Amino acid sequence: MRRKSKSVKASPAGTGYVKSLDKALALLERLGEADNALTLSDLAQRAGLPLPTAHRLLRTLERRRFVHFDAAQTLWSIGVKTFIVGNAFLPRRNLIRQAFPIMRDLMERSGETTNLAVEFDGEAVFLAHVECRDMMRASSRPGSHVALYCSGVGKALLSAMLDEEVTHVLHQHGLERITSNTIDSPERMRADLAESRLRGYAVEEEEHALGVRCVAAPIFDESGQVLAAISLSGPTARITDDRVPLLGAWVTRAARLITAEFGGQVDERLLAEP
Amino acid sequence: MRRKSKSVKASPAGTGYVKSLDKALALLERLGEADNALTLSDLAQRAGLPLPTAHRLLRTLERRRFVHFDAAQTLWSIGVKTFIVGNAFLPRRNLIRQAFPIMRDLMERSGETTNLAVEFDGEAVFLAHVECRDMMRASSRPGSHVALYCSGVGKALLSAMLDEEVTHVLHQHGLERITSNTIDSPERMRADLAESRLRGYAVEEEEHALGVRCVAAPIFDESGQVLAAISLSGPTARITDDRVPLLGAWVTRAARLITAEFGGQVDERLLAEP
DNA sequence: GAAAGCTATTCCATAATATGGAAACTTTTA
DNA sequence: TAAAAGTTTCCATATTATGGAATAGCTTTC
Repeated sequence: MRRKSKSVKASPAGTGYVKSLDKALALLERLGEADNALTLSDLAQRAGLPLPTAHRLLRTLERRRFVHFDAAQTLWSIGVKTFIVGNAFLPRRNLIRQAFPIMRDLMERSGETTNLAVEFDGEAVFLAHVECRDMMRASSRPGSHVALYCSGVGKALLSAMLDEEVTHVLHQHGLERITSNTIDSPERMRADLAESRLRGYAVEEEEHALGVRCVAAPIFDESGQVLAAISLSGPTARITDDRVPLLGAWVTRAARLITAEFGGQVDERLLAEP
Repeated sequence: MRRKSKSVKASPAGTGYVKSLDKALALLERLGEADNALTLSDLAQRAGLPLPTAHRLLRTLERRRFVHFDAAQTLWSIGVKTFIVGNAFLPRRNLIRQAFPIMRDLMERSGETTNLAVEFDGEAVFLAHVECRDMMRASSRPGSHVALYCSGVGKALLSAMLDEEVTHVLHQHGLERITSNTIDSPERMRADLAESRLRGYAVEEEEHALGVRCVAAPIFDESGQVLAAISLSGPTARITDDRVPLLGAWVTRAARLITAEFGGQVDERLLAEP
């Protein structure tokens, strides 16, 4: 082509993939990220494509209704077909299967046991775990359940619920004191959840069993609803104060990866406040 | 190209659209229609493409996660990215946010599954649902589609269209008989729609699947155009004759609430006749 | 265990097709 | 009404998609 005729390195070979399709996919991605319909020039700019190229690709996408063109306002947006085809992903997704490799990574990296749990009927139910190799470990059998207010996964789930839902759950089951560290007042619980929300992860400080500490983060579905939570838990002897921020960052990252893998996104309402 | 060198008509001009992209979109469509993952050869066959071509396009789609390749079984399926981008379908986003709480209320009150659908290309496309807690329930996956003439949401949408539009749609797709209850004559359909218009809601009596009954009402935009429809559907065992008027009233009320929430109003032409 | 029968990949010469600068057109703004 | 901004069409050019044939990988059959 004209603009880069002197390409010295001969390029890393354009073999094996279709450039024009790739450009079209970039357009779809940009269109999906935008929160309203876009003009041609705006969209072409975002995708880094020349106008005529973007236009031609969009027309091709429009023929099959993968994008929608509002002729009155000359605005482009995602079409029904993309919605229809995309939803064929639903029946094939499986939380445990998607989460597993990421949980294993997390365990290898941290050396602590990883747990996956969902909320059910006001409690946290464990779905799966990847156990650490250390002899001393905190183990939660899949299928077992804990109260939300005194467990890491539980507090991560609560931290991702709307206030009304939290109130409902806290009323449903009271805040019974289990260890000397259990949070047993609604006010302190709300403060703790607000803090978790800011940090991105929840910390449980021997609130369920003495000697066991836990960091946990929520996983979301496509509508921004909380779907599950993962945690790292282990003896206080190993999960020391100074390790908590790092473990917290790792568990948060893993939760984000699972969310992405699952096709989820975070509810904006939970991110709002500073 | 080699295979059809004698093309007499010089072809209807390949101008203005991108062939390779169009082939890739065909692959996505076929993949979306399939109800399980497909092998390369199967998929290429369905899309009418040579193997190497299909393979190259799929690899390009996979790079950006629009399709997923299961290396262990060499099977292709829709990827997360298509799901994520598809969920940015605008009508869905705005409508759903407004409709969701009302749909949840409606489900709680009635104990039956609530569906939200829009008309597209002569069919009803489901955007969202709130499933009831009962084990026995009629479920329509978001993104799936049904004919208008034999579904509750479809008949609600039709009942809110102008006569010419109804005629157009009924011609586009015929009135194929699906169950013994399917309405298969235009006259009976028109009578049924007139009745629905008077009542304010449509009733579907096992016209799509035996054992499933449904009541549905239309939602309007600010210009009085029908925008969507919501329905309550469930087994005939629960949705009995005597419950229909009450459920109908509820679904109509919910549709009005969503219409109001959305800033819409009813087209007067639909209210005119007594 | 070799052979047959698959399907999935890679290769590559070929020309069909995507490309984008420039020009024409349309709508909005000053 | 002129100018500006954005959209759409045109078209010569060579980049890039193409698919037949060959190869590799894998499973079944005798």
